[in-house]
Amino acid sequence: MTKNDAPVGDFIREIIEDDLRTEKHRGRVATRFPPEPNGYLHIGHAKSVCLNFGIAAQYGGTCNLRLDDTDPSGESLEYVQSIINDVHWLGFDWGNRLFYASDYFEHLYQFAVNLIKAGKAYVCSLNADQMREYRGTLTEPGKESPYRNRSIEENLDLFARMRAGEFEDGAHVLRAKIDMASPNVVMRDPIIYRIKRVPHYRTGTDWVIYPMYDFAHCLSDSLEKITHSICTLEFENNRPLYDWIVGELIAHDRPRQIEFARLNVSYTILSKRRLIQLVEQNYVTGWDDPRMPTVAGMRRRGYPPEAIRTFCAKIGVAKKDNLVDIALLEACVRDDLNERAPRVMGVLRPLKVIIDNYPEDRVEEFECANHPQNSAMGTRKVPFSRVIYIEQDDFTENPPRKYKRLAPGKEVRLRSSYVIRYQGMVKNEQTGEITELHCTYDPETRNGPPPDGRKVDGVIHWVSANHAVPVEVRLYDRLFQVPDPAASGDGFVRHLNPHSLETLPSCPVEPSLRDVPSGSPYQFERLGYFCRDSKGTPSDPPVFNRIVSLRDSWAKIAGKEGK
RNA sequence: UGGGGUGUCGUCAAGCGGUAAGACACAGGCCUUUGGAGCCUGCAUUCGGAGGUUCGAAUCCUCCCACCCCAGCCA
Repeated sequence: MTKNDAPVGDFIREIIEDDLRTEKHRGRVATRFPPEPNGYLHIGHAKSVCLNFGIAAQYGGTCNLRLDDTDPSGESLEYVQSIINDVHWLGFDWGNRLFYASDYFEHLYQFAVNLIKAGKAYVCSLNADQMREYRGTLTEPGKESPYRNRSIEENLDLFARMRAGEFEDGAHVLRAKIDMASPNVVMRDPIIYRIKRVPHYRTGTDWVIYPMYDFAHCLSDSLEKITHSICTLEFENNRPLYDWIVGELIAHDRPRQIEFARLNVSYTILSKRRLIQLVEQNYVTGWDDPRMPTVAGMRRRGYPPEAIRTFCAKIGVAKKDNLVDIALLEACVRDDLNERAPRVMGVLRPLKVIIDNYPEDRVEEFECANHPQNSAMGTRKVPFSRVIYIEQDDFTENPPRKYKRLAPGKEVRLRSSYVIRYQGMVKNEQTGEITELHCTYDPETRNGPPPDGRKVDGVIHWVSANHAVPVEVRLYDRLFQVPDPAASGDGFVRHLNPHSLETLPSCPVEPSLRDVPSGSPYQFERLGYFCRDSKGTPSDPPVFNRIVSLRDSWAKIAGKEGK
């Protein structure tokens, strides 16, 4: 952990500290991160990962990684592997404590048998529709199932035959015998086992009955001797059931469930179901599309795990519904990258500049600092010659007020190089487009300010045309155009930002970028942070993803001036 | 019109009866060979509302209001 993700106090840590003080779990702290392997992890999961693993680390406890795989439909090994990979990448380790709820199937079955023997569970043969009717409504109590008072022997027999595969899906379920009149619908004889003839990615066809979440989760926690079972708010209604099951079946070391508010982030969506939709309907290129809020997407985009951890620490943990500004995530990423990313130069939208008074065959190499505030990051050589590219944005015929870049009659500093002065431009007669600029350089400005004391305000980046490496650049923007796309329910796709990806097929960048590894971040000066994409084929020109832009205060000024 | 939760700055979020932290965002300024970074300053007389208790309330009590979750053989 770094200084930035030092956990701050929150209500969960308060509870834990209380429990530690009162020796409630004999000084133990054991948490778990329990994803279901039916999708990729996203930034919301990252919050939970940081919480659970962070707490374990902070209090000298343990945190298990447990795959909550009790519903084989939709679960797969691919998801398991992505989860393992993502949690590791985020910076956490579970030692030898990788568990699967499916490993407990036999044990859970025995628990269910015990519940039946205690007269606390029964096999119910109502069909799904009937079940719904008998359940009552939010304001009306339910009715007891006609099968509620089957004998223990009959229940035992039926349950064994359910396991043995004698019945079709839906023919019977096992229910806890609690209270059909409970004001909490969860407690109205909840189903704890159902028949599901779907092969499981781990247990194959060994089982045709699978435990429900409410039954499996609390008992898995108990088997793992979890002390604090941290989950999200929507399970608050399930806590009485959690406590009931544990109360019936577990004598010692009962875990305690604590709920916190799940994370929401503006301009994106964090529902697994909807993320799946984006992937399956090809709104994005996959789970690891750099625009996705998935851990895999953020990794490919170039977000450092440290930045994600810092973000998770900064948003805090509470019980209030929230919509965290994505600008905070971006700020964390910039903050981290500002310190670690070496500076380089690349031009996104090139404008050719010919330096008329610079000898045609001459090439100079400038020793450029890799980081202006950190000399330990060293220097690199950047070639300079008579023809260079600058950013189209860095020249204008009619400069607005406060414009500090190149314009007719003006001069500007080429970063780490000379001051150049505008001399003329060449336009395409047909389109009016400026095709090249002619400038002169001031040889006296190589290592410092002009000796005559004149001020040169603007500094722009550039790349020597002859030495440039052409790369593809992908500029990413927010996935959605509205702050809270989830508020539109299933219509959220209509808010997708059509400009969330802009591809620039051939951008000149400095030669030091020719063979950089994928994933390591660079700051393209004055533009943003970029990293080479991990998916390109070696024969193609390299692809660079924009991780996040630099703060652009000129855009703000220009915006205001324009109004 | 049942039950369970939550309401403090634009957004997160501290605060736990002694007189509203911090972060992001925003607005000014300084500095700068990145209009980056850094630095400085400003930004809730008020805590969903109304009453009450108290010398003193965001914190305690009462009532009210708003929002979220629950009627999958999903998790």
